Amino acid sequence: MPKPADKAAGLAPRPRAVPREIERGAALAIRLCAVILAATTHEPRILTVRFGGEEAVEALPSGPLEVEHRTLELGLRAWVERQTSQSLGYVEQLYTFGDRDRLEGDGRPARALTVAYLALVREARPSGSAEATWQNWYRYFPWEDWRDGEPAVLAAVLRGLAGGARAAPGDAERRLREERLGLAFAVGAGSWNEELVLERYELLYEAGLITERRRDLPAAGEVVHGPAFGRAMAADHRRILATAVGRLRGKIKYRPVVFELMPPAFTLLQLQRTVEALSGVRLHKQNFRRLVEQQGLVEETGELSLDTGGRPARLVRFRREVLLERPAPGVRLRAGRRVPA
Amino acid sequence: MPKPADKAAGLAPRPRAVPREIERGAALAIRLCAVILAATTHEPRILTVRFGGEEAVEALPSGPLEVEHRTLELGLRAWVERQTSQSLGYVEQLYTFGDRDRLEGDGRPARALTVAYLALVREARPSGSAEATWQNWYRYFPWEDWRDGEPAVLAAVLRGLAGGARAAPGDAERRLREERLGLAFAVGAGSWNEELVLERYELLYEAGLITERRRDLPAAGEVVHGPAFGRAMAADHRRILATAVGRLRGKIKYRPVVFELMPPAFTLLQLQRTVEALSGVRLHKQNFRRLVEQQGLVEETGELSLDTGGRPARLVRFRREVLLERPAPGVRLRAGRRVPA
DNA sequence: CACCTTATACTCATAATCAGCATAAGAACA
DNA sequence: TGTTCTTATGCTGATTATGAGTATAAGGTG
Repeated sequence: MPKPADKAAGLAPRPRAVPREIERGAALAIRLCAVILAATTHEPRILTVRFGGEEAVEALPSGPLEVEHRTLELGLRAWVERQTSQSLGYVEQLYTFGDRDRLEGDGRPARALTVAYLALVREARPSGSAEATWQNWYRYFPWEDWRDGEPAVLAAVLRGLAGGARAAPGDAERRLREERLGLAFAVGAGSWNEELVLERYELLYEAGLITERRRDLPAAGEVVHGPAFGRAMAADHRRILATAVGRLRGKIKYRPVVFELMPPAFTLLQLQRTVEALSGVRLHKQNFRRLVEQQGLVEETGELSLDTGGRPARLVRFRREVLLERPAPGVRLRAGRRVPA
Repeated sequence: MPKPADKAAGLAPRPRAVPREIERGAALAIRLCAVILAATTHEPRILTVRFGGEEAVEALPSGPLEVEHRTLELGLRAWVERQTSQSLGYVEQLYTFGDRDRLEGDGRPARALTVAYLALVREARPSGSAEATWQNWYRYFPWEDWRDGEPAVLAAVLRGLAGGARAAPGDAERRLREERLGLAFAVGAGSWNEELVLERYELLYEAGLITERRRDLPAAGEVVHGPAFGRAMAADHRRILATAVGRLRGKIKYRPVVFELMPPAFTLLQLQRTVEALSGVRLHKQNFRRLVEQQGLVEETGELSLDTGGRPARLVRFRREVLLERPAPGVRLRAGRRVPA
């Protein structure tokens, strides 16, 4: 229905795209946060900073959005460069976190809106203003590394989770939690789904098995004792990291993003080891090469690598043209591709 | 390296998780924005609002984040409910837009941080405070509907784009643009990839073939004349919509999200028509049913639908258990599954 | 040289996919 | 009361992808 009264003021040269009513609202600072991943010598790595010296906990490179930043991504790049001297190549937006009940560093609850990004880089020699170091990301999620069979912590994790599920308030809530548990950890039927990194982290968090939960929400009722799993990070950075790892594990299957982590020339086994490091599972060697080659993901360099320990391997490089040919080029690794270590 | 001077103040009971230095930064208002999709009678629909009466352009439901909102998603739900009386079921975060050079409604450049969400709903009877109406989303992207063969506008769109590509500054820039064009519109080799909605929209936008570009960036050099394609929306809402449609088109393939749009019981053809409406392509009927049935996505209700026009069809319902069984249940539609209309 | 290593080629059974044809079961209409 | 339209559903045969092997090649080391 037309509302002619609206035109009374008649000042704007063209109709307002956004009404005045939605322009008010709480103003707050925005934080930009980077999960910077690499893979060197078969280990998945993440770039962390420590602002407060040795005793401080590890954090992701991050900083506030400033007026000079033309785009969010440029602001992020500036902060990372400043804090770690690492320049970023591939960058994609990950998620925006903004729950009000998150705790600030000094303990008071506050809204902090964090726009998190995922970055993939090749090299790994940080030396910024903050103390920046590369860490194997399975330090934070030891239950996620299945490359050498079932991880050692898993049994203890599952014991802790089972206790938490039993203690759930209400019958429906208990059944729901058990279902989530079965899905995320493949207890009962189903097999391990390597993409559910965030789901698993959140289950542990809710069950009080994560240090951050005890640290940031001490007043949250049922304080759980017993072990807490994985190394803690600052604020909710471990949750952000879990989001990033899950996203990456999904993405390598349908986009050729692994190559952002590889050197210009590499062997097929190096590529396989990298994929395995990221996904946390072992792959069948012959089928992996067939997949990579018949998809046209790589091309010959003509050179050989002699430091294989056995027969020399062909060195290949990423074939950029595949982006134009295939709709979803990636390193698919279906469920149940596990191979004994 | 430890910095003992840091502990001088000694007020915080535990080490600060986030250093003080990153707490300053520009404060600004956050906008929450919802792309609400439905599918009724074989048409893909989106819920739009008009704040300024008839002559105003269509907009997505949106409003500022307020202090009362405990989470971003709850804030979004509150705004949508207020503006459209539509309560949301399935909601997922889409993307956070925050370029500084976006224009506000009154013409001055400003930073507006918009957290956009994708929502899928079943019913479609809006009556909120703003004038809310359902629209077929192909009004905004007429080149995206390939259900009845090549869309009529496509030839004109490609003519316009080809002109823009020729006019690109520099040789490398021109080649890059041509490559993007070939990828997004399947000119030359390759076939139509229905997920590249955003890529196509941005190509048109950059080529000046989109009303918003001429409206919001009048000073941006080469003003293009000639046709502008698709219906315009407020601010950058059409870009947000393109992001949402692309995301949904990808997601239906590996997650059972279509069922969020279906009534409790439906026929297999209704399901197929919905998938086709979303993806914009026709599917092979027999293979579609086999896929859906052998994946265990649906189960019998025992009832029949008589209003098919032909032989009555079985009514089925979504089988929730599939979420526990399959790692990636979804309605896969590989490339080249096209069928003449 | 035997024997370790890793690389690479090839095979084979099974499962999924693509594109059809054939038949079933209702409504509309002569 | 057929005839003809519609849509639903069952089934087949060719092709391709996947999973899990075996066999052989080609470098090292003792």
